[in-house]
Amino acid sequence: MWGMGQAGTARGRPRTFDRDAALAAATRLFWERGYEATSLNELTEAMGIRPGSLYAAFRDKKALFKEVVHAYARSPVGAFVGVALREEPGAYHAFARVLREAAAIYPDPSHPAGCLTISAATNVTVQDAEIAAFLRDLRNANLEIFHDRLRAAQQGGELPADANPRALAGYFAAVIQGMSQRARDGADAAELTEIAELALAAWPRHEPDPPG
Amino acid sequence: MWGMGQAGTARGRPRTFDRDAALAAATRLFWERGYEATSLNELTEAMGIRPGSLYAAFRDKKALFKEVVHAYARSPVGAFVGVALREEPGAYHAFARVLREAAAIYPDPSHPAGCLTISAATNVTVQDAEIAAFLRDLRNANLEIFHDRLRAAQQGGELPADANPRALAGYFAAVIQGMSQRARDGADAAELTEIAELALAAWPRHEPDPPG
DNA sequence: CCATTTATTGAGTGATTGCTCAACAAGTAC
DNA sequence: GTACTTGTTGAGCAATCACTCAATAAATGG
Repeated sequence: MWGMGQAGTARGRPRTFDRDAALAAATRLFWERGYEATSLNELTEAMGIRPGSLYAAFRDKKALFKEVVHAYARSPVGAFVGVALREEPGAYHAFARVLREAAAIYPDPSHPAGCLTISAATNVTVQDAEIAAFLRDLRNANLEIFHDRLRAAQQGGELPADANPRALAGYFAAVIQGMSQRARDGADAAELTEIAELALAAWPRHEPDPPG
Repeated sequence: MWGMGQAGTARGRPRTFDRDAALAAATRLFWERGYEATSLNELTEAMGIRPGSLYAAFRDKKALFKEVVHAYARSPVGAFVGVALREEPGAYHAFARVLREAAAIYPDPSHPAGCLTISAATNVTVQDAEIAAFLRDLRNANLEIFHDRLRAAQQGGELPADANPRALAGYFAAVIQGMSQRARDGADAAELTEIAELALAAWPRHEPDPPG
């Protein structure tokens, strides 16, 4: 039974480097510069290995990048959106938490600015269009998660009947993507928090009966 | 007196291609794929010229790109923000027009999706960091224009005294950048218009006196 | 005509790209 | 020990990158 981690028999020469540490180094590079702007030379140097080892352990530059994205999506920094939507019972408080945490995480100097998924493959050659499509699908999947949550909120009475869950999902997705970009352009946590609070002002309230 | 266009004496062999048309072709490519992902091979093919002609007419890939950006900033598609802020007397209506026009322009199929300035140099090699900085400065300059307009609006009484012009400027900048990204991810004019309308709901109103 | 100036052409520059491979190293299975 | 399996190494692959240049072409000035 192979592929089960440390269990079973480990045959052949053991790996001489820490696979997770190497993946983390690659993550940092891809996050900072994006997919294509990161060369194999930079990758191997940052990971402390030679090209042969990289290809033996990760198969491809593309496969390495996809593994980086999947690991990122499971890390606290990359998974905060899903966690907040899952943990917060109220829809408004869920999205408020998402925006406020984004404002704190995106400019955090302990890692590259912004969101890896949003900014790592915006400019890409035709031959690497697959990578761009991969991230675009991921972003649009996140949009659907927003939409589902907001539709449920409307059915639960948390959103007025005349609110538009799909439009609201697109709005929050756009704001979050914009916050990521602003963080990459140098915006700090204070500025992003103010943006988050303003964005929350768009949350649809039940209108009082018009006078007259 | 040289550099005056068709006036004066035109010595030497005349150019055999339309410089503006070539610039437009380059613009479309850079707009679609970004700075680094666009190769000189693609550029010369799209512009219908050989490398020598490109370097004689535009000096550099970098210089060509900067000229593309400057031409874009003067075109109706790239200048709509400045025009709206200049023409609309009311601050709210000015920003409303900016957002609504962005919703119409960004997904327009007659040109690549989104804003060239926002998306043409997000992923860039270290050696081309100058290009990334060039566009970042441009974006941050736009932020300052927003800020100035909103500060003036507050002094003119269009914004309540407790509103924060700087935060509001960052908010609108983030929304617009997010709308550009959403357009690149496939959002149509209808979806972007709904995003624009929701974004406008964050405009600070003078609060009524709290009851009690 | 000739001199001058500018543009175009096609071949080709060195550097870098992602990637491969034969040789060797280091482990387990028996 | 031998056989087998897997990892590392260093050299080097073809392709592409942005870019250059001598030769030639096409205009004006005299």
